[in-house]
Amino acid sequence: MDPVSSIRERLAQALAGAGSSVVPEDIVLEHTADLSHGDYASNVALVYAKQLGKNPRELAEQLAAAVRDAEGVASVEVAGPGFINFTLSPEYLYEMLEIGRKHGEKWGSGVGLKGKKVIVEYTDPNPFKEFHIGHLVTNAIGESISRLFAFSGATVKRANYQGDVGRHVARAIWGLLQSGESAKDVKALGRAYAAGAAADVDGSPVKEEITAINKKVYERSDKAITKLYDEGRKTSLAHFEELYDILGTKFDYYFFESETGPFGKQVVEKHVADGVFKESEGAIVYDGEKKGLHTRVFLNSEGLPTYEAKELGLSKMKYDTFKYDTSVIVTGNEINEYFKVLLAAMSEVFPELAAKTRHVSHGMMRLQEGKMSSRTGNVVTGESLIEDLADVAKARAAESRARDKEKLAQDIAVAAIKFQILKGAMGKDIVFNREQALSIEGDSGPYLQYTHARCHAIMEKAKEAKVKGKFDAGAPPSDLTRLVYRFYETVVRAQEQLEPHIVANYLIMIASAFNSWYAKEQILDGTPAAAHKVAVADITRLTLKNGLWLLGIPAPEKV
RNA sequence: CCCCUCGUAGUUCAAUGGAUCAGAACUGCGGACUUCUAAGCCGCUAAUGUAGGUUCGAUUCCUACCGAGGGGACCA
Repeated sequence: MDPVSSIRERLAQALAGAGSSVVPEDIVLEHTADLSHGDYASNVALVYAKQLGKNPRELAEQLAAAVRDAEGVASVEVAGPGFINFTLSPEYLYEMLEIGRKHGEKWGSGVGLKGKKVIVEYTDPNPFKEFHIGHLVTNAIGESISRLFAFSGATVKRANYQGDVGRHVARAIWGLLQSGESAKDVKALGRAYAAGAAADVDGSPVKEEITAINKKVYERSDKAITKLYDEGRKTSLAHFEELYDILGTKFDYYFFESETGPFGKQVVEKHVADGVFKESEGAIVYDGEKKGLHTRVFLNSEGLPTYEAKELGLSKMKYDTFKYDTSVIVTGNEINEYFKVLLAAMSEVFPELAAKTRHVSHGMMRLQEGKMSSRTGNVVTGESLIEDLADVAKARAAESRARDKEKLAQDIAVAAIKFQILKGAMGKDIVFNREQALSIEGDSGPYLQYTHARCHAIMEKAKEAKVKGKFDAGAPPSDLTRLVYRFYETVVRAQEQLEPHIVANYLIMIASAFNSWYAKEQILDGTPAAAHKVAVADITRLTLKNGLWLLGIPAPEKV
């Protein structure tokens, strides 16, 4: 039995003896904030003291006495107002870490979600428009959440949902017709969209031209427009693939609005008769007021499906493709209110699917100069940001030990961007500070990569010196080893809360502890103690490697 | 006017209701090392929007106010 279960069980028994009944799972046992307080701490004495009419410290002492023989625990102490602190035995700690070293890339993974099928939808860029840094945010988060699920044993499918029809497409085509540029050129597409969007304003004759183009796109009635559409779509999608490759994402399924639209419309129409949706002012709406939300249009007065109808259809299309147990959808938080209405409608139309759906929304990435907009051209594209960062990294990469310096510069760029996105809790806006993003020092992705490479270098040197790593139970556990031990439990928490930043911050703690240790400790010192230190470096290396993988950040062996 | 988020050092972020230190990083100043990667290490200064409430204990939960962002039927 593991220490956590063992401690909980004994505490529950002891509490029962004292006159309070609790199930072991409800006992709070957490990692200590301060390692001087031990490895785990429980507040049960504080919680139940009043109910039992006892002094908290007194109760704590009484409970502590009953759990001293818990599995893997070396000492139990009462501290502060009545906390019970547990310190793991070196034998247990090192045994776990030794197992971890053997598990290699599996270190930190679990089987808690074995057999579960999860589909994660994210990124969702629109063909004919720029892939901007907002898409980078969704991509980084979605990819990390996918990996957290996979690491917990689930079967994960990645889905991308792209808007290949709609007014934005017509705008871009209008722009192409004006400029005469090729639809096979990604940059020309971006310019064409910006031109079309700028011209598409009330009162302008262009507005009607674009509406007409939009109609022709749907109907495929105009040969020239259809050709531009097909070429442009293909160009955009191919371009996105290049970016996914750099970002380390491989999608299993692609869904398009051209498919979800018609299907979503069917679904909505089918549920007008049973009263889920109703006609109002020429449109088909869902009355969200009855659930404390607001009413939203699902089919507009021209009979065209809105985002809500499409997303409704999409939920079923996904399920028909992959019988998921959980469907995670990652989007920006500006659609939070719509999504609540959508989920309310879904709970009536597809109740079993609504129950499996989890919406994860992230804050907007904003520039310090103001809101980004692809309409005005005030947009930072994903690729330009990666390129800028890679340029900065190149100078460093030039003097590195890596063989492929171009690749290294790119890996560093991806790490810098992704870490900036993933280090904060979800939901809050991410202020995009160019200078800070370009910085590769401090709490950053490159810092983690650097530390990982350092660990790797030690392992290579150890191999040359023929020193094999082995933990020595006689060596008092350092802060570093005690933190590394928490990896698995940290991953579980991040997965349950769908919060990659828990892993990101944990890794910074690990890297920081390692670097402090590294600075004052000679690892390959030629003494018998070297074996233990090599083992510590090795498990640190694996923790950083697997942790970076969870964040979707490349972990080169040499930087 | 209503609904939803969110207000933590100068800046960007932490803190599953906890522990007389609310942690980092960046910036600034100052150090150490003829040692395995100095993108590193060590030190100093600095913060919970305001007012109440619940609790043994509040950055965290509740109420009001102030401030920022998003939404409030045919774009997402």
